[in-house]
Amino acid sequence: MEHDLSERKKQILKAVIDAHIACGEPVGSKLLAAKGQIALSSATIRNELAELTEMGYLMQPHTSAGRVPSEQGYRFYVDSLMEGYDRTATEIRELNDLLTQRTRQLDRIIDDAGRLISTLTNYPAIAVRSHPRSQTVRRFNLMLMDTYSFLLIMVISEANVVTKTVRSQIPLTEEELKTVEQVLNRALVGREPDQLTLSQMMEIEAAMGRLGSLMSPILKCIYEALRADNRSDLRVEGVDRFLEYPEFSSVDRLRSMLEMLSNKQELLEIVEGAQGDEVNVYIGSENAADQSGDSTLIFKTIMVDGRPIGAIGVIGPCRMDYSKVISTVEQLSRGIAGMIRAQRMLPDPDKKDPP
Amino acid sequence: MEHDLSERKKQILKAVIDAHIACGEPVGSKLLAAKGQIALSSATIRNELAELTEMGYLMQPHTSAGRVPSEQGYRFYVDSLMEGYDRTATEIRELNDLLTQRTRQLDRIIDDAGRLISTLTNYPAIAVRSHPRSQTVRRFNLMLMDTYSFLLIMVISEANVVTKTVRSQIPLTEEELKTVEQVLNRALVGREPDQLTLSQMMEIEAAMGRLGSLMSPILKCIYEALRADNRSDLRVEGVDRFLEYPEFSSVDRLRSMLEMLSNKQELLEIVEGAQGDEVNVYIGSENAADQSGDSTLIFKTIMVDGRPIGAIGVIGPCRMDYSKVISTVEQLSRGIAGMIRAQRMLPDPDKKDPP
DNA sequence: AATTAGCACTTGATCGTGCCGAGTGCTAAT
DNA sequence: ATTAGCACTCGGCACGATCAAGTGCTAATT
Repeated sequence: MEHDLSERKKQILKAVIDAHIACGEPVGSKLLAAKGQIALSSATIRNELAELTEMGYLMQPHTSAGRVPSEQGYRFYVDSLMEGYDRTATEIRELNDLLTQRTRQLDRIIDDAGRLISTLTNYPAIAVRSHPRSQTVRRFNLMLMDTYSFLLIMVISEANVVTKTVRSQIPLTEEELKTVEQVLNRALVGREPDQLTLSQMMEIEAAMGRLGSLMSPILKCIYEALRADNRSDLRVEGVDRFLEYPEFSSVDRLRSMLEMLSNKQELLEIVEGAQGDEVNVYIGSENAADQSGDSTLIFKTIMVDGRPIGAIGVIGPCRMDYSKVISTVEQLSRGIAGMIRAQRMLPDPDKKDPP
Repeated sequence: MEHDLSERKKQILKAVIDAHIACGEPVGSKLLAAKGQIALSSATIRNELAELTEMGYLMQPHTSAGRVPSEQGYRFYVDSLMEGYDRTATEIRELNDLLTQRTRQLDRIIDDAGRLISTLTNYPAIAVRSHPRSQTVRRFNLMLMDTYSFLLIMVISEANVVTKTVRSQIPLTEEELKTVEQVLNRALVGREPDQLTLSQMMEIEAAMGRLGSLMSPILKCIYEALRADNRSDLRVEGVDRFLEYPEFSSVDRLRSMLEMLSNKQELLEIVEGAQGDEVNVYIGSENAADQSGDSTLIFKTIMVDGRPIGAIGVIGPCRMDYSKVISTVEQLSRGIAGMIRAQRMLPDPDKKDPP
């Protein structure tokens, strides 16, 4: 675990992992010697490989096979060995395309980001829209639709406005509705649903006068709006990409992957349980959602003004193009955060989008 | 193709298909004779099977295997042979649970319906939200957020209200905003975006007075709101269920299934191209989305007031529990239609939900 | 002392072989 | 018209031989 690897060992380890990431097969000493990366004979490399195996960085599927990185090996690679990734021009353009479309709903942005990241990395992607910690309605607005129904508009946040149609048993007028609107704004703005007591509800009902009977359906709507938006949502994009990787070409592996992805609850818990500022990389058994321990989960929480609003990431084999994926996830999540900040119309000049 | 099947042949064909649907393996004469369904010896059954095979209703995977229904066989089964399905009490409860939750957004309803139908049938499900033919804003409402921004609320239909935040370069007052609101409601309600000419836009800008500069961002929002909602959306739920069926246990089959499901465009075209009043059953090669011709697509459009608003269905192997799936799709789509009708608060007493 | 060449050994993958059983088609008997 | 019986076909599976890749070890080399 400690950094007790000689420079040469690191070089060889990196070469093994790079090669394995590229081709997916166990890599042997001969191949490494031939590639020219390392100026040593295969025999010497063999000795080093044996030691790296001893130390737990590599594994042999069987006695006469090449070496494959172990979890520990991947971990070390990700932490210390990996180089940055150079994005191609096309990729940059696609990223920008997404990020310049400003006037879109949060759901759609995150959804599209999932799709995009799946395309860019060629792995199945997950996109999560988190529930905010505690939510309240910032402002109510009522709009008469016809004599017996009105639209209840609830501004929860800049990017999140919920509307519901409410039907009344008794005829409505504009003026009465205005009164109700004022009552709601005075009594319920900034209130969490579980802070509301029965006596308060009675007061509200009284204040609403002739339209007191509307209180109950309205409160129900509010409760549902806050609740509905409270439910986190996880989407999976591009499962079919699993099939491109030989490690999942066995039906059993595939099954365990698909089962993991359909177990959205657990994935959500993992994603929401992670702290936000870093790209999270769970290799093999570190990825608790996957029983088989043969997959890697990479994701990053999207932070806006210090609060998590969602997350995007990918799932793939342990043999993953880590540098590319990590930098893509990093960049895209930052881009989305910036985009959402920009979409909030309140100007906040002291905050700048990260590059 | 004609109904030139003797009663006995029909009976045997039905027995073969039922058995095959139940167990998934080719069924032989012996099995049928043993099952007691048919009071004939295996030899006689063999002769009938041979004729049914001749006629194209059955197939033999190889010389010494039992028979498997052909597409034509399934088609005949679905059209003439199949019995109705008796829903269990639990299933009825689940259906009702979904259908009694009234105050939810269209998107979520259809989404959940997809999930539910996938659970009930145990096949992967598709859920489509269709775009309406032509859309217009029914009503505009502006809400001041702060001095430099306001909320633009567009009522497109009862179940579809879009909100966007618009930022202004110049300070805003409540009164000016009311004026703009009136201008919008007078000039743009019921207008399709491509009916709007430049000269009309100029008039609007003039009518908006000091806030004329807001016209362009507002129009952009309107355009996007109508457009965004115009995009049909197809979701797939429960892909992992493919793995439960032996016909998809080969990776290649699985690949073609997943590829089909990720080709949302084509699926959408099929679903939106179908007429609405019936459950559509595309067996094998009839399902154009699937190159392999080894899957069946069953779906039904959800009609509300004569217009399609979406669709739900399932995808599975040709060997499918047709009667169960068809009745589930049927029932659920009707239920959803009824639910949405109920959600539209405008009372329409002359229409009743189908049972 | 470190590196390299050479060689015997291990082991999964591949391919051909033969056996088994399920199911058929046909013929002859009922 | 139905059924019993029988020879035949063909996929699936287990077994075994062969192959190639890659190793670990020892002895030679720098």
